[in-house]
Amino acid sequence: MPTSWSDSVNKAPTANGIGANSSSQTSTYVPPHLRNRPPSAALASAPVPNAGPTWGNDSYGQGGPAVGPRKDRNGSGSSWNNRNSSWDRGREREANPFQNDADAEPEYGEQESSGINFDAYDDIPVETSGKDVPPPVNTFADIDLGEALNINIRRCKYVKPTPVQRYAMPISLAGRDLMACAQTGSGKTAAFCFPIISGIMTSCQSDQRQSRMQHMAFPQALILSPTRELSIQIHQEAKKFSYQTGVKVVVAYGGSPINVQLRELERGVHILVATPGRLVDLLERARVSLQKIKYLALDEADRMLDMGFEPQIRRIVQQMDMPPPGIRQTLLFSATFPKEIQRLAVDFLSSYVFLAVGRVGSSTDLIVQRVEYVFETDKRSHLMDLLHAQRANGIKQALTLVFVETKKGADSLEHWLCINDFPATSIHGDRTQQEREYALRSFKSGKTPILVATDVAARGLDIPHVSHVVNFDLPNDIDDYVHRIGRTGRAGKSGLATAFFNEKNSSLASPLANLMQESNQEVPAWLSTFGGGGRNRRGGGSGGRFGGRDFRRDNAYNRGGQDFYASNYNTNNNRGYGASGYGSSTVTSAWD
DNA sequence: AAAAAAC
Repeated sequence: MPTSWSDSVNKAPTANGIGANSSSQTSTYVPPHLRNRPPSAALASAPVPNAGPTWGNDSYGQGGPAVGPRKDRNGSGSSWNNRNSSWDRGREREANPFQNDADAEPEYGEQESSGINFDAYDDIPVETSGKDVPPPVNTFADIDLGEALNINIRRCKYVKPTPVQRYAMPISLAGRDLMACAQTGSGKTAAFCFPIISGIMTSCQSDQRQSRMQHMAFPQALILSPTRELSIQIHQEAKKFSYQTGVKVVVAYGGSPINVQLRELERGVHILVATPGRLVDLLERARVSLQKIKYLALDEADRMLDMGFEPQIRRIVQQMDMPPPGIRQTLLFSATFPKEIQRLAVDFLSSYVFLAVGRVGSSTDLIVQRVEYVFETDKRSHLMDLLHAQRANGIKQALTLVFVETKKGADSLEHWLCINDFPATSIHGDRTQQEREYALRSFKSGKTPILVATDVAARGLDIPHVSHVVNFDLPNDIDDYVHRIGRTGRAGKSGLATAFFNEKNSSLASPLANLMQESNQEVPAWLSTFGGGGRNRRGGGSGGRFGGRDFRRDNAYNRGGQDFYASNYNTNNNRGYGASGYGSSTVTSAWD
């Protein structure tokens, strides 16, 4: 029985074959946060287990020239490389987003280079449903994204599309609406950014003139996310993808000076990344119009449509000047997608494709999950024990993310840790935006290797090297738990998630036990003595706890009403749906 | 009840 943090971590990973059994000539999965590193520096210093030709290999895909002569999609002789319009203005002073990547991340040593065996993806369970679903591609070269974008893909060291990209990109490029369940760590942002950028590049000449209305911006794509930091992260990614394509990406979020954002918007914007509140503000000031929107993407879509956000989203999407579904293209991405949220989402979609992409040995298999019974009053000393054990093991740069329920609780725990000689910082909604961003940087850099956070940090944030997530206070919703623990165990690395459980969490007992069981975790016997009373909104339904199932396939949905979905309905199950039954509650995963 | 999200 593992008694310490390091015991757990050491025995956990690789059992499922991920990262092991490399076949040397195949591609290696390159996790997002490693993709921009120079091929030589960090990697040459350490042995590379899956030493295939992929690291530092400039070609991508499964062969064929990376960037070939490209046919002009418009049929006209012109291309977006023509220098004749405002399209090109400002390209010279566009900062190189790839430049500082090497400095941005400190060295983390050998384990850095361990990759995930991409072969594991061959068995990935994928479900698509909807009418006439475009087939997946195998390489970036299989689709025509445009030369400038292809160059950036290479700069990002993306060798081969991840599963979600393989499926989502052709669907998006075909102009279809999409509801996709996918994991952030596997290239979700790119999956919706590439087709959007490509589409904007293709249409740019015809739609060139920025409006005559000087102070109104007319973005062609809108990407919404539930937190400021996630919007910032998406913006950073999107800027890399669109570098020197002429496609301008602007981010707008609250808590920082609006004038800066207004100025950016005035300089032209094709893709606007935003949080809902600030966007509403901009719309009310008539500084942004949505009438030119061709693409709408909701990241963490289930969060965006839950009770807290739904009114704002409806206002933005349905009550301003945005083109309706069928005219614009709508892309919804999330990991967890409860049926009731899927039902709401229908209002925003037109004849959409549903896509669920899992991967072999889902994230939760890489994460050792532990539940410990801890009285409310003992939580601090128990946390202290864990941290001391961690420190005793001398693990450098082991970042620990501690989730608490309330903002006040975050402040006081941070303070308590600091006075007890554990450098900690915190992030929550009562802190200033400056403080929030500083805290995140300080944590990422290892300067304060403990971050106490509310749910503001639960979703989407890609923080490399988080090796331990502590649910100091458990969330009420099992989905939130899944998102929280998904901050660790990323990129094929081991991770540990420790939960402090007591009577207050009774309602989570059974969904938590189920999730852990599905993830092949040891479930403590005492856990089943709780629960009973707790209702899990997904408990009775079919398909296990994972939201990755098209709710249109539920009989209940069609019962009574007209069976609008039955005809032309097609579902396409690719592998992994054997006797174990993907939809029959054996599925686990830390869909992110 | 809490958290997030505009000024």
